Amino acid sequence: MGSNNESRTIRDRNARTPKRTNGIRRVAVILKAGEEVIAEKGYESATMAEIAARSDTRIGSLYRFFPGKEALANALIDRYRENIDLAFDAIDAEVVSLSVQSLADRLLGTLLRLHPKGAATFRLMEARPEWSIKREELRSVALRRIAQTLRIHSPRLEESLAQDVSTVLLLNMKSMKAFAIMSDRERASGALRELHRMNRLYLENILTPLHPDEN
Amino acid sequence: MGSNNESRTIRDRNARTPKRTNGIRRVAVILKAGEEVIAEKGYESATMAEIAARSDTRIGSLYRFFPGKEALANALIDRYRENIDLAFDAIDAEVVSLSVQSLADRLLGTLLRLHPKGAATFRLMEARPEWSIKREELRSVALRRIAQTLRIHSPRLEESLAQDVSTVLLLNMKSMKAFAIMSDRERASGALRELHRMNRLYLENILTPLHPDEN
Amino acid sequence: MGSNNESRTIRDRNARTPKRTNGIRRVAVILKAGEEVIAEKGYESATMAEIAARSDTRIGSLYRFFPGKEALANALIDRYRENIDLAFDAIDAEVVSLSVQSLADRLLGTLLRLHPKGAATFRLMEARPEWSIKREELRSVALRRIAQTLRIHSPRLEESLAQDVSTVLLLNMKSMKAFAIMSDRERASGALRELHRMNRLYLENILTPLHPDEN
Amino acid sequence: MGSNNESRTIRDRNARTPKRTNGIRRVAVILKAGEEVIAEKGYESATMAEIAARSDTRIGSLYRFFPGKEALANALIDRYRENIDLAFDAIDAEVVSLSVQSLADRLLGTLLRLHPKGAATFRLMEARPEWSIKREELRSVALRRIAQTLRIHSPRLEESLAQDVSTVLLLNMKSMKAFAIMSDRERASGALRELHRMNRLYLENILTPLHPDEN
DNA sequence: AATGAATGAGATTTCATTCAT
DNA sequence: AATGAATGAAATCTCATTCAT
Repeated sequence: MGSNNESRTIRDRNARTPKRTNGIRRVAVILKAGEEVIAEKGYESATMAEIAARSDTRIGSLYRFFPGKEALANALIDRYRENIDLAFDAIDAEVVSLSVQSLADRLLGTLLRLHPKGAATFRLMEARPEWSIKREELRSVALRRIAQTLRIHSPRLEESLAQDVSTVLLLNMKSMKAFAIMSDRERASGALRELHRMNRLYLENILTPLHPDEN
Repeated sequence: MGSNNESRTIRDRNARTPKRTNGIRRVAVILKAGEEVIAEKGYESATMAEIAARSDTRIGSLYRFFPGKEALANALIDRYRENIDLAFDAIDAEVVSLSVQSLADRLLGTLLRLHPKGAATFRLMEARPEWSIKREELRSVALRRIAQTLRIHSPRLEESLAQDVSTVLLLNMKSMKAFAIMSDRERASGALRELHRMNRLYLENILTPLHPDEN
Repeated sequence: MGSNNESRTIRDRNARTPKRTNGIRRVAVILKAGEEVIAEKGYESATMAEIAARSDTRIGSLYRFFPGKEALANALIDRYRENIDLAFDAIDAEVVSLSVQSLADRLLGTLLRLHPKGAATFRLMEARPEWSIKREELRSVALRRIAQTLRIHSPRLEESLAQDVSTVLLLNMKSMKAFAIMSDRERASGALRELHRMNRLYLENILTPLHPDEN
Repeated sequence: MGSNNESRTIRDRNARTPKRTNGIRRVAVILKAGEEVIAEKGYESATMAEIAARSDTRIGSLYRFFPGKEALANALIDRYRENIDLAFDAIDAEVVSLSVQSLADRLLGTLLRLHPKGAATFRLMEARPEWSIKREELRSVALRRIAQTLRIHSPRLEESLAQDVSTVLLLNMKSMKAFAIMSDRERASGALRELHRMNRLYLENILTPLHPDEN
């Protein structure tokens, strides 16, 4: 068992490195499949078997990478959190150069842009009461990031008001995402225009008094 | 020539209408229990056994009145639709005497007021893709009623604008309901204030130009 | 309770007689419905509820007339036996005047003619092992009657041969009934002709030697 | 653009093909048990639990290979069809050397010889109206094979006559099988002799004129 | 390491039959 | 006497997870 170590090490190093790459790729493929299936059917109705099939993984292998359905779910939620952070990093990088209206629009579309990757996460958080904690965490991250973005843009905005405003903006961002699910494409464009209008109206009402010279 | 009566043979998948007082009470109790359990756990995780237990019904009796989990779900959805109509009837009865701000606030709270009776319905409509039809129906009823209310209040409001505005108001109403689920009571009051502010701001922006003499 | 006996007796005699007639009619209607449903779905799949519905009877009333599913089944079997006897009575009434060929054809069609009333019976006897006794009884009645008919027609036919021949004739009669179920009407006529041919061929081969003067 | 793979999502309602030796043995054992139980009790009364118990399989394993009662039934029917073909292959291999009488006897016993493996199939086809399609298929296979055998034996037999004759022979073959179920062993031997006699008589009547030199 | 067979607790649903009103 | 509500044992089927090969 230990006598042919050398030859094996050489062979294995060549063999295993691609296998590890495979492992990383495999995890990504499984997550994608899990995302799809859970987004379509919800957590309870999604089966490990279908996720395995859709990612072209054998069920036994799936359990090697994710030791349970919950583990897979948690991985999806975590990944979504990271995506949120990345999205706000991008906004913050240019926020100082944005007008209030542009900022309003930019924020409004943020969750929508994340949507396909987030759909599963939302269904997950409905599923288990225990996960309402995760939901609060996620919500809390989003609120913090929105408030932070607002204060980067308008440093004179009071901290506590920034938090309350963030709550409302988050609701609008979710409303925006809700449009994505709607099928009625005809009425969608008018509704979209109105949602943008309201969102701008509100953010202007909050931020403009803080920028007197911009008038 | 044959004596086949097809309609008799086909099993009715809807809830049975009870014909005795006992049955009527039973149905009400079951609906209440179903509402609770589904609101708590979601459709898939809610079990007929628990609904039976919580309504102090034997499983066989439950199936007498609701010949399947779906039948129970449909009954809950239907009942919610009726509640929506009743709520708007109440608003419409006094809408002419309401200021724009009062109207904004009144609408905003409508779904929230329906909430305990509607919580299950929302979880139901997430559950099954087939039920997106029911979802659209419900949504469509709500939109129609909001638009109707707006035009009773402001007859000069254009029909097509009324529809677009309704879409946004409905989103706000749902956002309001989302507060009910949140646990973070501390921040809730400030957020609530902001949501009201935005909603009023928006509705005034829409309706005030139509009432020039009210200025 | 016993004081108004007289007036009741008079009233009841008028009232009850139609009710009894109703009872007889009701039993007939239920039997018909039971026959249909069992013939279509088989004993296990037939439900008392459907039989009640199809006979426009309330389930509680159904159980007044037939105190169980088995009781209903037994009644159907018994009625079928009576029908067999009636059918053979009719044949026997004219058997002496029949040629061998006519007798062959007459017998062949007997079960077929009984078919709609017998279909349920056959499904019943498949259903429960306990009912194979009933099956044997029925079979035995049929065999006895066929043998009897043969010996009325050809008294010189030996008793034991008559029994063996009856067994084969009964098979042919059942084969004939099997045609009724077949859907392939095109090929049916040729097949029918062949079955008749075989049946005649056989019965002539048995009976003709016993009627030397008829040649 | 979407990555939905429909074929993967749709659940396969047929029996799964096992890929390990253990699985293959298991499937065979389950089929045998299913055959027995269904033959004894009929489709509706046979329970998956009993089939599992009789094949010493846990219920979950049973459902792994046969994802439903119907799947098991279909597998049994399919296997029976294969057996029919094998049986006729055997007859056809020696049919040219058979006398008419031998051929008659050989055919007559064919279904009987298949019997224990076919008993379940016949009960299955009574069970569900939907399966009358399968019944017709099976019937059609049998008829085709009988006709083919006849024409191998007597090439001068007309095609259309061959088909009609096959229908009758098939009836006789089924009659023969019906004897197997009968318990009355005493009378069976005489009846058996008569059935053989009729069957020979008939086939001679059909085929002999086509072989004038054999007289 | 990869695979797929095994497991069984638990969910939904059915229906003959009884019985109170 | 007529009705339909109540009952619960029993059947079908699902699926996350483990483990032997």
